[in-house]
Amino acid sequence: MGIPERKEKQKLEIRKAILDASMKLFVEQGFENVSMRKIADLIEYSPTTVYLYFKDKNEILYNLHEMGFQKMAEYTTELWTIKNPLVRLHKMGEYYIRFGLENPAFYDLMFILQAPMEALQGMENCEWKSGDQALGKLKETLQECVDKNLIVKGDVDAMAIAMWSLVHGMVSLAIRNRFDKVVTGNQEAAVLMNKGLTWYLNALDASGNKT
Amino acid sequence: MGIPERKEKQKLEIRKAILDASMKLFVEQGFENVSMRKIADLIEYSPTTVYLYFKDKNEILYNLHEMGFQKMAEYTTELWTIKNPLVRLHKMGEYYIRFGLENPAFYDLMFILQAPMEALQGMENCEWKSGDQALGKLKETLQECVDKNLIVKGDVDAMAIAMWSLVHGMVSLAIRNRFDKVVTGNQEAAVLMNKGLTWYLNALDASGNKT
DNA sequence: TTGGAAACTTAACAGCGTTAAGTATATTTG
DNA sequence: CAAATATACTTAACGCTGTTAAGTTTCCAA
Repeated sequence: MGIPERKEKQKLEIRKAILDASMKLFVEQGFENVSMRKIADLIEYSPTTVYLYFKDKNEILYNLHEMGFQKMAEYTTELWTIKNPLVRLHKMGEYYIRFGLENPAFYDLMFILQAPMEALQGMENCEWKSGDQALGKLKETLQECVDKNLIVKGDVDAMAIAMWSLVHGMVSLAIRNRFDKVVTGNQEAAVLMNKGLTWYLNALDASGNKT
Repeated sequence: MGIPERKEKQKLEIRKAILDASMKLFVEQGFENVSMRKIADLIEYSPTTVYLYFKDKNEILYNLHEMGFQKMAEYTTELWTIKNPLVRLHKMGEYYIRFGLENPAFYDLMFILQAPMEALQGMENCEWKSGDQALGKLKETLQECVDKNLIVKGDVDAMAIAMWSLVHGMVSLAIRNRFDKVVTGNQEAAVLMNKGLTWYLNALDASGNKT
């Protein structure tokens, strides 16, 4: 029977159409314009039809958040060619910040908004795979740095949390406009962030080249 | 003429009633239940009356955000008795994290949500006074650390951004549930955060006591 | 051809922030 | 004191939001 297969395929096509429409709205009109009705308009179905393919809006946003991680991966591909783990760590931070500042809407979805995490509850396999994977890469690099005595030692889990928090803090404060009125005069926020990152990593440097 | 004065006083009283009601909703029912209609219900006026005392909802949220800073000040009072700036810096971080984790709704309003910053635009004196002041204290402490050769030197503005971002990153990732599925097993997130902070500050220590 | 399942729509609920227009209630003026 | 004006407040509505229940159309198999 080839008919159930074709049916299944069509179902997937509509699912894809919904996600494409969501993405289009998200990219072209911003997060606040991604609504069930607007998605339905774009795919030329009634609003309630969307609910036959996705449990709720959170599930759609979860999928967009996954696409954000894909986009992020584009920023970080060349990292894995870097041999020196400390240099890689530094670049990791730089690229993370760059991704966040250049894709604030995606960043929001990935690391700030509750929606994708709420979708994660209420899923059978409710691990945060994307986040886990990214953090894993960070931990690996940190472990390498520790193994090669390149940085001050510590609990790798705690180090990873700190490192991630540092760059996430920078990006999230920036895109939520907490630096606007506060970062003094002539220095651009992005410059200051990278300076801060450099200072931090320099301090971590176990070789003791403190300037 | 004492009548205009009494009028003025009444106006302020209603303003206060609105803010009290907002706060009540905020504290007892959470941010998502602070709505113009519910505020109006509580003060027993019609929803539109609220607009005679506040330009819009953002302006109300701005005021709540200010109260958040007051509450935060309660957590940090004893900091200013600490003589050693490096110890003070460490405690600053700890108290910041503690405040954030114990008051996630306030923290949201103060450092994550756009609403208060949008209210700030559209004000005559559109400085972010509270944020500026808090960051100022951090910079002072960092400057003291630098002056006394307690930490690795650097651009104080960049150092402040980094330090703030570290703790903000931790709190915001935690309260937006990014640690839930990712922070491994038995170690509690809060413990890991403080470990991370300690590791960070230990690395900054200029005395070279790297463990 | 008919019965039933699957796909889709209509209508509605209950909420949201906000505005325009209308109605009371004071206060000031003639 | 009465009329005019200014102030305070309300009613009704607009245009959204996510979501559900019930009804309709379309398709496929017996």
